[in-house]
Amino acid sequence: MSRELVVYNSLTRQKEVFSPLQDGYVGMYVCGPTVYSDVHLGNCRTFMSFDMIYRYLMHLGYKVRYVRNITDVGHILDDGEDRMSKGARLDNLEPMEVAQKYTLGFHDMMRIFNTLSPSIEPRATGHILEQIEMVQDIIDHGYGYMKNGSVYFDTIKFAEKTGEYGKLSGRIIEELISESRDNLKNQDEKNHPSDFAIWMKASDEHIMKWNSPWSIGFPGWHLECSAMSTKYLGKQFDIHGGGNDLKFPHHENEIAQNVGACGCQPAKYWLHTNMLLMNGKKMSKSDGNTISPVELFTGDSIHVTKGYSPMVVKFFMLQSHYRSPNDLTDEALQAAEKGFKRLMDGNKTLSNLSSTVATDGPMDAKINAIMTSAYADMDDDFNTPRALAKVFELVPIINSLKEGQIALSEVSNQALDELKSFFQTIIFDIFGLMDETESNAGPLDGLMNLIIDLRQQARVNKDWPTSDKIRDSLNAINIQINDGKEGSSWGFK
RNA sequence: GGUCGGGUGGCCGAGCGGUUAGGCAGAGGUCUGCAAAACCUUGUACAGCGGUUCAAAUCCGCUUCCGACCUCCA
Repeated sequence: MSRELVVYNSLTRQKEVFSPLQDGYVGMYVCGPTVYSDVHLGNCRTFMSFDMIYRYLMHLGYKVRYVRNITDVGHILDDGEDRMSKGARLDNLEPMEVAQKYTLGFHDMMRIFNTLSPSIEPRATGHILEQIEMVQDIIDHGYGYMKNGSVYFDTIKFAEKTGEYGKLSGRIIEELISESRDNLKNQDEKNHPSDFAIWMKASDEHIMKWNSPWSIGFPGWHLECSAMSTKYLGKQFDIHGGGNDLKFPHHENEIAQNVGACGCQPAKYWLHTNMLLMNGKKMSKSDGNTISPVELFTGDSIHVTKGYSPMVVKFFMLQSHYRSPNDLTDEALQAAEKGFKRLMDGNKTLSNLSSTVATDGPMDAKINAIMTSAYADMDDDFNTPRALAKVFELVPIINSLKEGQIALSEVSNQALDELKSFFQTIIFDIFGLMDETESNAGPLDGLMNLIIDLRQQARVNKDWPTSDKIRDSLNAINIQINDGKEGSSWGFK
């Protein structure tokens, strides 16, 4: 923790020096998925961003408790039906069966993208009691009111008394208040349009419901995060994260609930990731502008000319900043694929390099400077695209060292070792990338060596038809023969 | 309509007052039996118009285009 980390705080709309509430420890809460359908690619970007942030905080030496919830109840549809039970009705399954299915699918996808598991992954349905207690706290503090068994949060009263409402999302309280005169009539039970349910009375046919002091019902859809973050991280913690589109109303209401129940701001730093776009537009199922992770991997989609591996997709996302929109296009993915391969090849080349001098190579300082600046980029609000650019500045140096444009005596073994561990740390430990081309061990490798051997004999005999036939036939099945100075090697295209 | 955030080279994408961003594509070269691959080198940009400044892609104003949120959304 010798370096200074700066993060952009959505709450204050500026970059701030990161300083945790408790020295050496970080509590981070990230809004997780609602498990009523397959994970959306956009979700994946958010979770990969926070995975990188989690990894980087740990790299800095913090002990991090990372809490990411699973929402398996609480989201209310326009027609008042709980989202989970709607999914259940469509699939003709038990609600928890639906939740289980998509939770497992979500976990699989997170594993495929090589993200670390959170420290705690609480479920909303496992915390009904905590949510009920919080509703009671809110009522006790005068910010909740009951209507026919449901409990609503009084945003106007809260705004007037605390001045806290609308801070995060930039809503204007006066506007909310003036709205009340015009819109009062068409409100069902709410006193004001901006009020929101913290406990909903369930209709008879509603499947997911629990007993409470107010009615048999279910918790409001912002409540779980307030209750669970408080339970596992305390009334106040360091980082609260989520997608940009959750700022309002979800996060705004979450703050209202926490302040309303505990009297204090829950999180010190609010971090929001920006949206993943496709072909310049937000991904949306309704207008067909969407692609699932699996379709992206297999290439089974009109939006893509071929499949891209999970690590290529991840690399692609790391090339843009988490707070910027990221535009997914086939062309950009192709570029990422090649760039990623170049990076992996560079790393492999590096691992085989060794110098002729132990210390004080003439180029050591230059290499060290680049490595240092890459970390400085990470310290500046987790700027992965810039840090990645720095890594790419090192690649030509590595290649030149191998190819001889730069003499091996230029860089000392000491610097080389540092460089090797730098690559390991930043690419794999922090970015969370993996080399997918590794380990061709087993019979395939032996087979390929035999074939390369046979071809080499043909080449020695200047039997070009044979050697070209071997090369072209392999090429047709996506195996690339690379003829180099020191013999041939092979790899998948 | 309201509130934010943007428009950077052929594409993606950093930078946000003076430095080469970086990746891909393009061009030139090295290697090679030929090729592919790989590697090295490299050109091209800051939506428009004003203004501030010694200096602006970077600050201010206007114009124009785009996106997000305002309803479930990562």
